[in-house]
This record gives sequence, C-alpha cells and structure tokens, in this order.
Amino acid sequence: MEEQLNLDRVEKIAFVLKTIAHPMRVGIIDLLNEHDKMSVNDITAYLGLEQSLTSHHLANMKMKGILGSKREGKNIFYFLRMKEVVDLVKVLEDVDVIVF
Amino acid sequence: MEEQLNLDRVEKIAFVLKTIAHPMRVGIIDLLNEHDKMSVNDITAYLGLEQSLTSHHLANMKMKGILGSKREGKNIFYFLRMKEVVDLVKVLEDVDVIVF
DNA sequence: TTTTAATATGAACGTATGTTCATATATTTG
DNA sequence: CAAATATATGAACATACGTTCATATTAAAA
Repeated sequence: MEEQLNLDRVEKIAFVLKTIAHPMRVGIIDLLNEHDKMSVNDITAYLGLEQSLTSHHLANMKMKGILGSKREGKNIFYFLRMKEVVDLVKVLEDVDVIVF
Repeated sequence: MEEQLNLDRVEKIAFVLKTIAHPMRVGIIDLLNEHDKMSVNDITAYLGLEQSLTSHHLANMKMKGILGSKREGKNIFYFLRMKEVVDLVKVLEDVDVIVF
C-alpha cells in the first residue's frame, strides 16, 4: 500500500518511540498506568534513582507530550497524557529477546 | 499490580524500542510488513539513503533479532523476524504529536 | 578469469543522550 | 520569617549512536 516513504509519518513514530526507549522511562509508564498520578518522590523511590535524574526523565517525557503534571501543595504529580504508550509496552510484554 | 520495578522486563522492552526508534528503521519495518522480503537495493531506493547506511541499519536490526536475511544469488533479502514490531508502529499511527 | 553488481565492514567523527553534581525555586511548617 | 521538604535546572562529562567514506567480500556475467 505504501510505495513511497512518508517522512513526517516515520519521524513522528520514531520520535515517540525514542522518547520512551529507556528502561526507567518504561518503568515510569508502567507505574503511571497503574496509579493515575504520582509524586516525583514516589516515582523516584520506585525506580531507585536519584531525585534529580528522575526529574530529568519526567521533564523530558512531559516536554514531548507523553506525560502531564499538576502541582498539589509541596508535591508535583505526574500522569500519563499519551495513553497509547501503554499499548507499546503491552505489545512487547511477552516477546522474547536476547538483550545485550 | 506491579509494586516493584522489574529491571529485566523494562530493559527488554526498552531494548526493542531503542532498536526501532529511528525514522529509517520505522520505514524499513513498514516496507517489510508490506513485502515479505526485500533486497538491500530495493530498501535503499525506497528509503533514499546511501547503500552503506542502509546496510548498517539492517545489520543492526538483524543482530538484535528484529530482522532476518537470506541470500539469493547476488541479492540478500531481509525480512521481519519479530513481527510484533509492526504493532508498535500501528499503535502510534494515529497519535498526534508535535515533533521537534 | 576479469569485470560488474550487490552487499558488508570498519574506522573516524560529530552529535545526541544519560548521568552526576551543585544549586535554584517553590511550598509548607514551626 | 527561618527552616525543612519537594522538585527543577543547568553545566559538565562520558558514552552511545548515526553517518560518511573508503574498502572488502561474494556472486554472477561477460
């Protein structure tokens, strides 16, 4: 059906894939799929990362439209904005792969 | 349901995402989804890249288990081995995104 | 058996990405 | 308002990744 490369299309798709193609960002997606919203502190604890690094990942995903955030007092809660990313993770759930 | 991060799981998922998170590699997946198998030359023409660069992308995806290849005379044909990747692309087909 | 066609390989290089660290900002609490 | 808590920001750095170029390999054809 496609006989010529649609650059905008592949760029858009690759852009989203790239944004979530990191173990910790996949972890964040999982977590926010199960929790509706979550504070940076709780996400940090779950991932076992440094606060700052978690913030960087969250900011990145937010900037690119994957996540949203909302301040509530001292805390900032993050949530999934682009729900489709959950399906990406689901697709790969049972695939078997040799990672290196 | 998940209350602790499963590292192997998120690493596996991120590994596959990373491997296809590039516009030209998404293009290759599209193409091989519509064609069963395709020669490097034809893939190169479709993508509008240099032969060498196409080869590098193909080798990369093959090494990581996404593609397979088979020689037939002078040509080498590539094909999808991990069919699930097609679903990844499909999930993002209609998402709308601001790329930058 | 030389030449042509198809593909692979590897070094080199620039750019992007992930991480750390130190510090800044915002909000609440005492 | 000073201290504590939660989060963000930005510079610096190392590593990974994409690309180019020149060359190697393999098979077919002349």
